Amino acid sequence: MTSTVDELVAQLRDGGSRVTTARRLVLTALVKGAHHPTAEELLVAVRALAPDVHASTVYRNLEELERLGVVVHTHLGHGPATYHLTTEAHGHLVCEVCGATMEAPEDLFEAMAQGAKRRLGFELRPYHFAVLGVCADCAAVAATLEPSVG
Amino acid sequence: MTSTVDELVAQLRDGGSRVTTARRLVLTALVKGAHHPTAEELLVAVRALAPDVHASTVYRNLEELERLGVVVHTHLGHGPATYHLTTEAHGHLVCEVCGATMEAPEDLFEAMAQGAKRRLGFELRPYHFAVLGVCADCAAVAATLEPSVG
DNA sequence: ACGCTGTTGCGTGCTGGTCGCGTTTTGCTA
DNA sequence: TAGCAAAACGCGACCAGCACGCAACAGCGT
Repeated sequence: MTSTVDELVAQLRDGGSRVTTARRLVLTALVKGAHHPTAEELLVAVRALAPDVHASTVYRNLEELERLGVVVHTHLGHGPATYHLTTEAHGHLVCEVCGATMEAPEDLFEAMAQGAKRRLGFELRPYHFAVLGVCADCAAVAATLEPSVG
Repeated sequence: MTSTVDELVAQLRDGGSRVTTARRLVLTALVKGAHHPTAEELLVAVRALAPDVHASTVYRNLEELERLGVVVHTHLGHGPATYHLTTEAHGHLVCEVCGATMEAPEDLFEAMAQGAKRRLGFELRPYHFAVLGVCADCAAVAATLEPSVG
């Protein structure tokens, strides 16, 4: 399941795209880096090895990789988008209070997805935007501060 | 349930905020205008009656109204945020293909909310970001075009 | 090695939104 | 109804995140 850079590079070639240094470095950063990198963070990682890579190159590569189905981007909040490999696609729960991000168990969306499909004919793809809420820790703190408020 | 402008104005006063022409017009636009206005659309509506109102005034008013709990903003996709009165808060389903926006039935999130609460202690507030997917019409079209693809 | 064409670096531009400043307006008080 | 402090406003500058046009460069099939 964990893709290697070489496998992803092969996907690029299959899709008719060329394999460049910048592109390979973006993939490397996605495979080996942190879990929810922004374009900016990817740029930093790429520049660590190839200092002259331009920001727009990273944006264009991410766009191309997304078009090929190799990566997806997700919005976890109001900041910049975050990117992951498609093999790692998953839903996200983000705490509105402390900003903590957690991956949603796959089956969490299932009942909702089935309900939407049956009642509205709507096929859920709940990965693109995070679902906000309040995490356990922050809920506990809030309960302590204002125990009477529902 | 449908708030009048006067009731909302009263909420402003109760919150310690002053009531200005621009502010009243923003509220009027929210009450009487379309269902998911952007800040830009609200600005246009406000300017129809008060041409000199500045964009930043609308932004600041929306921020203040949100702080007072009178309005909330929601992200339906990649474009600008949309605003509604808190009394009209609801989840949204947005079609990735055609962009159609529908309000989610209230109970659609219930099973998921309960699951998140029980298993993760996470209190869902699924209103801030829309949940994407493919609407019935677009799913039907997609099925026609590529019937063999799962 | 050659050449076609995809890709890059760079600058510039755009959208959506924020901020600081000096002026106006609101709403309290008398 | 006038006076006053603070809130809100109009305005312009600015910022983040990202897209785009163009000339130079580089991947890769031959």
